Amino acid sequence: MKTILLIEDDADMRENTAEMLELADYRVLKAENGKRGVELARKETPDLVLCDIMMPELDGYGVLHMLGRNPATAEVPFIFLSAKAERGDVRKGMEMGADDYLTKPFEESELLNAIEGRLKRSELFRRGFDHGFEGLTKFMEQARGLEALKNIGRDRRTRKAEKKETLFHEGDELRNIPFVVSGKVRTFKINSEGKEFVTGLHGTGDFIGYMGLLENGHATETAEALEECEVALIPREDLLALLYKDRDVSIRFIKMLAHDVKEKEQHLLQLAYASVRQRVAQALLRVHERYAQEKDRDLGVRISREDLAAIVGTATESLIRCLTDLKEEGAIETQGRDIRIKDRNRLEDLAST
Amino acid sequence: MKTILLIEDDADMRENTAEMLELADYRVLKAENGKRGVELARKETPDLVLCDIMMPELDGYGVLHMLGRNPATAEVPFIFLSAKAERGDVRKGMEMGADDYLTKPFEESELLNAIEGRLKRSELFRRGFDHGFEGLTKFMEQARGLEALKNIGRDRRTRKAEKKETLFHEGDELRNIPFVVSGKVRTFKINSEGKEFVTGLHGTGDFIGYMGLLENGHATETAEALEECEVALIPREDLLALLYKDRDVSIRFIKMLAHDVKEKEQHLLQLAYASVRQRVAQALLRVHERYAQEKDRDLGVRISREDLAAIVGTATESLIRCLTDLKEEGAIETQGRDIRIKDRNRLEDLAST
DNA sequence: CGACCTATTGATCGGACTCAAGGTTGGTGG
DNA sequence: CCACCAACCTTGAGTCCGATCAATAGGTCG
Repeated sequence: MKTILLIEDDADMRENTAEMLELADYRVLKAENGKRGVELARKETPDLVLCDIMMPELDGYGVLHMLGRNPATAEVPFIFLSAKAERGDVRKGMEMGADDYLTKPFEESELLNAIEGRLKRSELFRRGFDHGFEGLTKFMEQARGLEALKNIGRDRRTRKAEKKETLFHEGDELRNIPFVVSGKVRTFKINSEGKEFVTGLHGTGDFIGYMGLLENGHATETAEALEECEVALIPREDLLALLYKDRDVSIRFIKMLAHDVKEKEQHLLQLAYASVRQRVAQALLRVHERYAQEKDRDLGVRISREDLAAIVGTATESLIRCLTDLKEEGAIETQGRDIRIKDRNRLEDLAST
Repeated sequence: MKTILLIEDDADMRENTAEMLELADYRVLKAENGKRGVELARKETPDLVLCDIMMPELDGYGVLHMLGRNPATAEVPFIFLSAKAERGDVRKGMEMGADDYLTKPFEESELLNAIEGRLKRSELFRRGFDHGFEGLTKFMEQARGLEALKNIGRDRRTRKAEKKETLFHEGDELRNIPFVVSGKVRTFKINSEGKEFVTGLHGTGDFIGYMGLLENGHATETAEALEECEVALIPREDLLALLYKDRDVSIRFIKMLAHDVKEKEQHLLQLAYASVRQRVAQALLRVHERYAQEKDRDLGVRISREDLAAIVGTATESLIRCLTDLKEEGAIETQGRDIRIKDRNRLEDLAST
């Protein structure tokens, strides 16, 4: 059961509203002024806060400010209740970070709609945060319920891409963002001598190249299908509109990007000082993490030696020598192009050294 | 002069409002329905759109949707005008990405306040985007006018840090985010063999370590003063609240992070395949970019060879040998610990090869 | 089944790391 | 103010990792 904190100084109003909420099967915490409200919020961490603006002791803005300063309560949805006369103040409240407002007197349906909408959104938001970086669309899928996302899912044009086909080149203007429906895609950069370095591996449910989209609309890397793929092309305006207009999506994005930066930094450290052997171990783990079949996880991954070398950032021959060593040590097994991890611990040891 | 697009089907209302705006010295484009409004918006790209909800041909939501799909108009502030009876609809509008709403009838002051607030914000937003990544606070400074930021500027506790003093270690919980008031700071990671790799150089006006803050509240790197510094400690709640609650700040952040990811990818490519010589050239340029005195730009930068080596990601001795070569070739000059660039072009050539 | 691509192994070479030793610089305390 | 110490810079020699070139074996696809 969801808990709602109701902060309202007028006793009638408070009891009335509380009753409506309880009938709708919410647990209601009642506070008669802002100070008490903040105390309750800190102690109980409600799922949502309804708060009057004009109050003795500590007014609605004060409450919002206090809750915003504490990480535990900062993300709790906050809805203002305001009398008609305070219309100008509501705007101030929204600017301070309230999520919504209701003008008194309000209908029961109006109240419940606002609450439900916010709770749904907030839950989505929180759940999304637990997942890792790469599956933006796992989030997107969950979000399907959101009005804002409906349009993106609809009228998708999908197309096939053959193995080795290039989806876009570095420097291309990205009018559409590819979204991988099935298959595997790698993104890479090419240095002035023509050597490739793989910057990302993507699978079902990933968007590709949005980084460049955010930078200046041009791709910062080249994307190529590793096998036959099905991709949907999402008009960039749709993605941008979603990102710009929806706060929850923005914040989710920030976390994802921050995570990505952190990973890249880790990678830099590795590349700077680790031997090819260590980097190979690391790369094997990463590739398996990303592409291993879920059902039969150690069944192996099929990847060309050249591609793997580009992930590690070394010459193909060096990579192969290293694989041979690992094979002899019993850490991995190969069958033609497939590579299977036999001793994960061993690889992890190597990678972290 | 700012241009405002007013979309309103009621002729009286339209003329009245337009008059108010013209008196306040705005240029006003008038449209009598949504379809005409979208056309005008595309042709003229106004600075702000005022739009009624209920209209023939294409209603307010439609207009918002159409404008949102076009990059040129997506970022134009959008304010709904709604009759009282449409109160429920307003919420829908805000969810679709409108920036504000006004309930008819409105006061002149109410209208002008809403418009001015939005314009100011939007300009700030756009200006901020042109700058590079590192000076988050250049943005912050410009933003000083924003209500939301007032509190961050105020009651700063600042403290001195001595040369070589550690501001925080990798893994520390970051309760306060250091903000560099004066001096230079480097951030670095340490690998398992104790070698350091510099991930960032920071100077006046930079926040440090916010990446970790976004990830899980723990620092992902170590920060150390390169010289005597003055730092302000910003409570992380303040920064997070700002980030979470203010859409413009969120989006700005996204762009910054995307830029950072791009740079790190570039760096990875370099590190993977470029020789020490090339990387040294690159690092010299970067360090000068970041720390050279503005007044006398080629006066040189003072940095220990060890630190520079950690930036390049090589051994101190290798770095020194490389510096010696560059000196002999006339690309740089050294005086004790200072390094001065003599031939920038030459270095750039080297770096890009 | 044959042409072509990819994987593997060998031999060689060079760049960069390590260890070692001597020269400079800068700061501190008498 | 000067001497001395410690930290830092610089150079040399030796070694090793990994890149390159070359040649062969193994798979794959038309």
